[in-house]
Amino acid sequence: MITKTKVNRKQQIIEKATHLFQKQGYAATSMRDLAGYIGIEAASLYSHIKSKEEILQTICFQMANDFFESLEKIELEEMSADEKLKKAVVSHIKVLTKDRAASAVFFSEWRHLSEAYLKDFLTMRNNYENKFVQILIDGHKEGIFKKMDAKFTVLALLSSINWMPSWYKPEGKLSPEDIAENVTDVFINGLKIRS
Amino acid sequence: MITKTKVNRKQQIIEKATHLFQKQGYAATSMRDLAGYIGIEAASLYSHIKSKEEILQTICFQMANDFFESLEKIELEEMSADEKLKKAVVSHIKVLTKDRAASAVFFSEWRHLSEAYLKDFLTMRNNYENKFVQILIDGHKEGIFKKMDAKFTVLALLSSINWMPSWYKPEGKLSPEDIAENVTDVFINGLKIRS
DNA sequence: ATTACCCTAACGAACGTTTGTTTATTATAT
DNA sequence: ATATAATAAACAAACGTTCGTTAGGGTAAT
Repeated sequence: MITKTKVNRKQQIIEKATHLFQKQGYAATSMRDLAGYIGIEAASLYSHIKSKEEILQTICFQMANDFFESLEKIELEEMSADEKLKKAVVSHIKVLTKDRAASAVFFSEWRHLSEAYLKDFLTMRNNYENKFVQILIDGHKEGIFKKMDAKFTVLALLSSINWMPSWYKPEGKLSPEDIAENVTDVFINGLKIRS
Repeated sequence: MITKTKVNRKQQIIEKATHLFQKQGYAATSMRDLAGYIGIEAASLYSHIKSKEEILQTICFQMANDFFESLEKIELEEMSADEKLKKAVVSHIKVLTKDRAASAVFFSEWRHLSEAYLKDFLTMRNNYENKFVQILIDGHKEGIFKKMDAKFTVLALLSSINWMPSWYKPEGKLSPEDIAENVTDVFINGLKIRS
């Protein structure tokens, strides 16, 4: 009965900002837009956040952490490369679809981070991609996957998935699991020797 | 000796703007940024263009036309669906790599078009995607391609290609043709029954 | 039970700067 | 001499952010 409606203003600001950043882009969203969308004055935002960029930082690095954590769990398990790739894709898509707005912002607004944060962000992204690269290389060594440019293939794979948030409609017929099934089927059966 | 350095100021403005829009985004690029990058004053831009948005419109609809024209040539030819898909992808990638900066702007800045232009843009994009969808459906009828959600597969395919401009380096080892070969190999051999 | 104090969250007003664009004027090239 | 292209100066509007203040509620001392 003490605190009920006030879950957390800061969190509400970030959630509302996420939706506006997705719809209009970070640079094209003003603090007055955001404040009006919440129902307060622009100045009031600064009782809860330090700056506009802090909001973007929170969104981007929260997503980055989610992606990393979900992948690291899979890395430890013992299984064949094609199974591992499939699990990695499923986990990636699960993170992606849990908050589609945040994912969209994560993938297309990160470049507006200031330099110090940008550097960290790109390092993390590269590390993440390389975990996928390693799965493909292992799969090739195991004789499961064709010879290929692993980095190139990973970028193609992740690209085809990452832009789902911009067109995926949850009320549509495909569940996250269906999507993962579809994508990995196309990619894995295209990568496997013979089949 | 008549007109030499002045190839066309308007075209130069659009080219320079393309590079800035790619690097910083449309909303985060000011007319003073653009003017300084060219070496003139911001006011001087308006001797050649009507508005900032006109630049974006020119970039977006020029690219859209290029994509359409290249695909329409292929549509008329008679060949099997997998051949046709491959040719369509190659042609798509050729347009894409001809001007990587313009492509990047085309794919991520179109949402800043004003409503009237936005509507046209989305209609064109949807028509373009549907041409690919039709190829997949035909391929299924011919018994070449698996049963699948054709629209979903097209979006995945185009996504994996369309974001190449953001990471593709022309000085790298892969030519546009190599890329088309790689992408279509992964997709087609994953879509084909048996193989 | 009242007073005094502090804290949080919100406010209106204003800060200095930057935005896209217009105007009136000057320089350049044909 | 005429048309074209560049300019400096200025415009209103919007930008992110800071300011001083206020209202309300809790806490502690009287």
